[in-house]
Amino acid sequence: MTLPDPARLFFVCGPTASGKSARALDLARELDGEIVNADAFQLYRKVEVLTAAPPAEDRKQVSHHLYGVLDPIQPIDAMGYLRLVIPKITEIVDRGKTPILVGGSGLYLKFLSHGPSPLPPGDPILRAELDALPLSTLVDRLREIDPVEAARTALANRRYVSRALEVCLLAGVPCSSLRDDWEQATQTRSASLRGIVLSPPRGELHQRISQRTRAMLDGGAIEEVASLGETAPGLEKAIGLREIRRHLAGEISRDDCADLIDAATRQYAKRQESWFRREHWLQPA
RNA sequence: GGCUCGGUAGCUCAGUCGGUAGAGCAGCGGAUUGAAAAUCCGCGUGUCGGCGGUUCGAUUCCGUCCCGAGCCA
Repeated sequence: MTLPDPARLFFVCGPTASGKSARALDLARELDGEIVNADAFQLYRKVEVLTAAPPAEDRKQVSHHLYGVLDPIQPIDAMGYLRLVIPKITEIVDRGKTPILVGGSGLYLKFLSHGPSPLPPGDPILRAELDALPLSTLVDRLREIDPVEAARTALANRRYVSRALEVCLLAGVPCSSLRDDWEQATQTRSASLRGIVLSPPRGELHQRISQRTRAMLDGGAIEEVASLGETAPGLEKAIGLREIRRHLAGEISRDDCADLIDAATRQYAKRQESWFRREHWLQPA
């Protein structure tokens, strides 16, 4: 898979509710661009309100791509996203337009901006096996197989330990060596990347999050969740889904539901800020 | 009006047989390369409701006042 020329792209990043969509519309006009989704959850249909996907008015003004293209049951990961987005970008560039990547899913954006790692894909069966073992066992095995990786992995984080071990087992070589190769390969890409990161003051962001939560609940998110059938495990993690289900089950009031969604969203926004702070190629906006 | 139980971190509460206090949640900071809206790590000074009293020392005991809940009138 060939990554697109970074100089032809423009990234609009930032935490949730920071105003990326509106900013992207302006940029699309300035740069003669088309908007491409870089948000893991807005890829799904039937949860447009819940995931705050751009409204129809926005989509009429500028071409929008990769919004609502997956059924709720379809699984997706960062590599799957890359497989969707690269052809779309190529198509837009061939048309002589600028793809404007808009989203807040740091890992997905990273795959696009810097390329996927050469690591083997996740294996559900192996994962299930590893999940059944205690963390201490996973840590011991990783230390044994790949001490270099073990030394730089957050060993309290089951996900990371498990993934590192998975890579070693599937690839048959130490995870650390594959990661080092990838680091080397991506050194040169940052220089030609273009993009901005929005970062409204915390108080303002929290206010926007709170307003958006109420608008979502008033605007059909509850009905969306009520009529949503089975979903992929990934989508199950969507902020608001669990809270609205609890409200529908009569466990919590609507106000409590809104407050819980607000808190979860604020925490997510904070993690996004941490992520983008490390992407030094992004210009503050 | 009388009695009882409460008032401790932004919230819910624990606790100190008298030596000025700590959990969960919230909040803040960080990590992050095929689960990522995920996952994980770090951060706890607050007139212990007010004012008096006893005491070397009171958030803790006593008195009184204020506030809340309940019961009795």
